[in-house]
Amino acid sequence: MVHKRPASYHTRQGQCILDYLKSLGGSHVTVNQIVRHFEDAEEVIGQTTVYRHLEKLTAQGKIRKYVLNADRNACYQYVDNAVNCRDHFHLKCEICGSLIHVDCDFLDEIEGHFRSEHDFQINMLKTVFYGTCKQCVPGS
Amino acid sequence: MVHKRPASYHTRQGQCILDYLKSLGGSHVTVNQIVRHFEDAEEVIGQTTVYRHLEKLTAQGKIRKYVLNADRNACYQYVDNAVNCRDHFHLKCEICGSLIHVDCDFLDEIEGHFRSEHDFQINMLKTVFYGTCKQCVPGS
DNA sequence: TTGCGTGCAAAGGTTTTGCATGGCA
DNA sequence: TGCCATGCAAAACCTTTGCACGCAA
Repeated sequence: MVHKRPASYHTRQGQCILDYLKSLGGSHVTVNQIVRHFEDAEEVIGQTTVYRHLEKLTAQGKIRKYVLNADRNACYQYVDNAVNCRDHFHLKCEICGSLIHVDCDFLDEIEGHFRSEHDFQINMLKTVFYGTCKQCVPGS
Repeated sequence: MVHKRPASYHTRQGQCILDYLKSLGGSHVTVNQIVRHFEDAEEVIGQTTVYRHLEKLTAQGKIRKYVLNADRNACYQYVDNAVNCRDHFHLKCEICGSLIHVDCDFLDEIEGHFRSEHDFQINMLKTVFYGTCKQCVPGS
């Protein structure tokens, strides 16, 4: 018989990283901040390991990766899986950094437009609309 | 009397870089592509010079700088002031990595929708639609 | 002549890779 | 026991900085 081999192992480091990202409740962190957090907590996790977990978690859709405007380094943010992110928009405020989930039928229009007019199949899981949210609009 | 000193000099390199960006008609290039272009054309322009001109042109608003998600390097694009008011979409293919630049009136609909329905001011310069382009759609 | 522009080399900072060892199942 | 995961060090990358020389005005 074929021996079933696991896709991945459960490790202390992987759990720590995911727990930490969850504990931040949606705010974003850089790789540097993550590494320093574990240094302060005296949990030894190499930065290579952090990078590799972040890449995996991003591919799984459990976290999101952002490259904010002027900075050259990436930011990562936990995404609550309780909500199905395929069915709605993500609006990211460039000022306060909050990620807004929006359920709206307009999604279908956008997907349809790009498919029929531009032969492009949008991946809404990955796509993020950047802009300014209500709270951060100047003069309001 | 105060001697008038020029804000900047006109140089061969600066002209070459601006001409090249203009010649691309709005599509995006990385610093690397610019440097290689001049290597191929046997115009010697150091990469430091390229960086410095791009910085200056960006500050002047003659070109735009983008830092796309997932990529670590910046892209630059010439902005024609005659057609400047017209923003555009970015479609990034997740498979082949190509960045497609689309001018389309549908932009106004999207901007209007988010503004009126969700109180969110979209920044189309930063927003990138991820997905699969025509060439990369499986089974076509 | 003045002082900005240029380009080489080196530094600075982030992310990836090679490889031997560690640890999960 | 079989592999994946880990982490150190080094490499790979992109961008910035220092400095002496070049060149526009």
